Amino acid sequence: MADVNFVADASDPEASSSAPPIAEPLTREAIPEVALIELLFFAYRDFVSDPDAVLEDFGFGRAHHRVVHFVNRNPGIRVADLLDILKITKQSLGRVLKELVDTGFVEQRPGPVDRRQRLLYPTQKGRALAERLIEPQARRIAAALDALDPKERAGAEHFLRLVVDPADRDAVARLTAR
Amino acid sequence: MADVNFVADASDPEASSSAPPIAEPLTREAIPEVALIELLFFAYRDFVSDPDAVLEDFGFGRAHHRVVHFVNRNPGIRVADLLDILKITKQSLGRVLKELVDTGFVEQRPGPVDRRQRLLYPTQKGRALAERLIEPQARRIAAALDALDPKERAGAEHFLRLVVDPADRDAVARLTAR
DNA sequence: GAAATATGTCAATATGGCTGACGTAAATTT
DNA sequence: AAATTTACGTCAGCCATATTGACATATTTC
Repeated sequence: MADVNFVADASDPEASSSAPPIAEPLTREAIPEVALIELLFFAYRDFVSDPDAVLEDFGFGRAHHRVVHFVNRNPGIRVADLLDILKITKQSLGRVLKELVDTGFVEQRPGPVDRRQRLLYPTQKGRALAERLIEPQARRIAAALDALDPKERAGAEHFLRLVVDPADRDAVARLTAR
Repeated sequence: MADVNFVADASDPEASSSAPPIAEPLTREAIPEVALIELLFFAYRDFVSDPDAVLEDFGFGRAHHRVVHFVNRNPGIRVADLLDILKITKQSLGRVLKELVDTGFVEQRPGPVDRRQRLLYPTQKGRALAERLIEPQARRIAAALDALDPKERAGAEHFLRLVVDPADRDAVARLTAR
């Protein structure tokens, strides 16, 4: 006689009392892209954690990092353009930007031609912070590129550009060109 | 006579009253890796926004997405292993997981050999949700891969694997193998 | 039997997003 | 010149997701 008790069995969870859960994994047989989907998650997860130690020293978070980075990459950027890069609301940006201005990492200047604008510039302090934040990330990326041949490197860059929304690709190309 | 007023000048912000901000951008002359750093940001930004519409229909957030995804990819996963993938604390996972269990997307079963464990399985509902969430992402990745030749595709995958922390690469390789 | 392990839970807190409403100054349109 | 639009800021409240720290429980291991 078979075991009448409900003995749990990892290979056969349907044997238990209630409605059967699923034991078979979603695999790349069904979704061939799943490995790259997860690699993007894992790569990004580790990549963004690099600057955390530096940020903690300054009492800043990852939102501050993003603002400091793009202001340093685009001195004189308009608030609206920064919002478009980050894809957040002005209220969300507001707090973070105010802190960076108050602590002297970012400076605001009225636009010379359109004085409604408040153009954002890094201070010397802000530039130094941006350089400290990018350093571990650059090291990580450089180490990865070192292991690739030129064709593979081109593939990596090309792939990432194609993952970006088509509507934003030109803007991204311009931002990353300098 | 030169203009004695403080006329702002985008090309020369030092001309203004206070300490000079920096007008020169951080460029890839100084940091060659900066384009790839930003591409990782832009690609991830758009990539994770794909499932948002679906999530909203269910009243879930991105944290739920991550849990549903990895439980479907690894039915019977231990809580500790899921935490290791997500790199968050058990308290953070707790609420999200509880909601998914309460609403019938994930099921917990005691480990058959070690009954302290609560192994996580997707329900039929959970599997269906995972498939709906991955669909737009798979489409995006497939479209990108379509435009690459095999060597470039290998480069993209290889690059992402190398961006992962060395200590986690084996685990990531195992997770993405099936 | 004691210790270690796997997990859960309670509580407080921080961060970073959001919506909506309203205000102000400057530029543009009529 | 008045009206409208634009660029930006701010106030207020809310939500999602993360954190640390402490403690509880069941189970396994030594």
